[in-house]
Amino acid sequence: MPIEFDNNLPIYLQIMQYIKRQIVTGTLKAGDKIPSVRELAAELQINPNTIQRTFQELEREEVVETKRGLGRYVTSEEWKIMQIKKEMAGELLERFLTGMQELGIKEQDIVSIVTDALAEGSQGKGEHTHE
Amino acid sequence: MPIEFDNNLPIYLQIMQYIKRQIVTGTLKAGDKIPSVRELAAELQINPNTIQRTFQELEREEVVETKRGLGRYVTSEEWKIMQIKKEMAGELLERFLTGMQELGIKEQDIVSIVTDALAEGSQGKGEHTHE
Amino acid sequence: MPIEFDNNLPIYLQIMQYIKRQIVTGTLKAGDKIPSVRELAAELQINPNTIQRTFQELEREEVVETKRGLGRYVTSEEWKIMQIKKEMAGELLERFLTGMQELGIKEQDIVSIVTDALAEGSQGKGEHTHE
Amino acid sequence: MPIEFDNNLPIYLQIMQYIKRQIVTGTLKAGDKIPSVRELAAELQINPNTIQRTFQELEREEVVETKRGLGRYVTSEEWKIMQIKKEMAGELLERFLTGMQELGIKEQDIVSIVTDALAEGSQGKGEHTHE
DNA sequence: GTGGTCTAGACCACT
DNA sequence: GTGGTCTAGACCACG
Repeated sequence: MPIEFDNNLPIYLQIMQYIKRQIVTGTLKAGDKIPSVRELAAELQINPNTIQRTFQELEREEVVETKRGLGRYVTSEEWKIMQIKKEMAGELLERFLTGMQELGIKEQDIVSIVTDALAEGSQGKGEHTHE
Repeated sequence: MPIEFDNNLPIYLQIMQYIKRQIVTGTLKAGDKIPSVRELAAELQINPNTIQRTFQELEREEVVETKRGLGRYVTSEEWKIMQIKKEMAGELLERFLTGMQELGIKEQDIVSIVTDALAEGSQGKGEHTHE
Repeated sequence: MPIEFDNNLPIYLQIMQYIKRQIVTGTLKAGDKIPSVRELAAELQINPNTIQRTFQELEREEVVETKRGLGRYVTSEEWKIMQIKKEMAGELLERFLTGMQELGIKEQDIVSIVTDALAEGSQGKGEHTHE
Repeated sequence: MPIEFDNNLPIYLQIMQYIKRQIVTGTLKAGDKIPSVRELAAELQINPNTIQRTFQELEREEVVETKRGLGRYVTSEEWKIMQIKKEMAGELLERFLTGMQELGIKEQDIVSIVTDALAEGSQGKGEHTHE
């Protein structure tokens, strides 16, 4: 299941997010083995160099760890995963709030915009009550 | 008052956002003349070509219109400005919500995260209740 | 009745075409007096310098002639007007045909495209027989 | 085979047309790789920045797509190419017909002018009936 | 190797 | 004065 790539963002970052998302949502669990560079490269139809870089970055962030000769594994420290999740959520929140405030939107309006959007979205797709 | 530039994003995009923000928040109003390429270049200490590019993009988005030999002006169509504001807010919201959902965060939690952050933030600034 | 200006083309050229069109279609006849720079500038809301340039060019093309102290007049030589009309039509035709051939459209198709477009256009606007 | 440049039109636009023509006439096919900025710059003896701009515009029109680090490719969507061809032909036609009508030329005359011009032109090239 | 951005400095046409 | 284009040369990130 290859990813849809957005040409604006570097591919290696997109794959990073893809893997982090899998970890954070539990698709990949703490201590799990992750695919080898070659495997993932073949699966995603991507140059192995790019995958290599992805893993380097993930290691720098201590999300994955290499066991020499055995392969790469998701970090086994659960708290680390939680921390990553919080960081990612924090960044999203930060960007959203500062953005909205730069647009001069009032705090109360921000809340209602969010709730409205969620209310709308949680109804079925293509089944609007009033367009 | 020169802008703080973030090295990750192209300068011309940052200036674009800066100007769009001014328009959307009313600092620049519909029909106002905007600074000439050379003026803004001098003020921001940026090469005129870069400013030129900024303005070209703004024009393509119909945020700004050129009157030959006279200079550039904020679009005189108020509705266009409102539309832009909505677009910008919509994008922010979209990115935020899809991001949070990809992290596997439940809708109700999203709302409380937002309200909490706003509650915190509005105290903050020089008026700590408990640090 | 001010003209709608297209920002891509120099204003003075647009006014030139405007006047030539009037001459060629008989709205302005051979020998007619044409408005003064100041008049036309006021009427079209345009900088007099621009009008001045328009007239200079028209004079260079011998479409109008200046009588010192009296004003400017459409050339009194009818054949000249016919010639201009032919030139303008010729240019249009030339640009059209070379353009179509560069697109690789066959000659027979060009004819049918033109006849079709005219047939369509000559019916009432907004009253298509089959969309 | 360098292009002949017309000094009135910006070079980057002329190269755009040149490439679009190649695509529309099938010289460049859907999905084909197009020359790199540096290659084309060298071949046409043009500054790479100018070529860069050409390609940016083509991309904005979705005629061409960039694959990061790999190069640029003609859009792989055939229908897109057909659409572009129709647009280009439509613009030519539009400009021609409105121009002729502004000159006060009757519809029937327009058709005969076109057919005559084509008849003339198609003899010419090496096959004169009577010179 | 690819494209993307930026600077510096120049020339031009338009109003 | 205004914007628009072009050149020359440089640096960077990506694959």
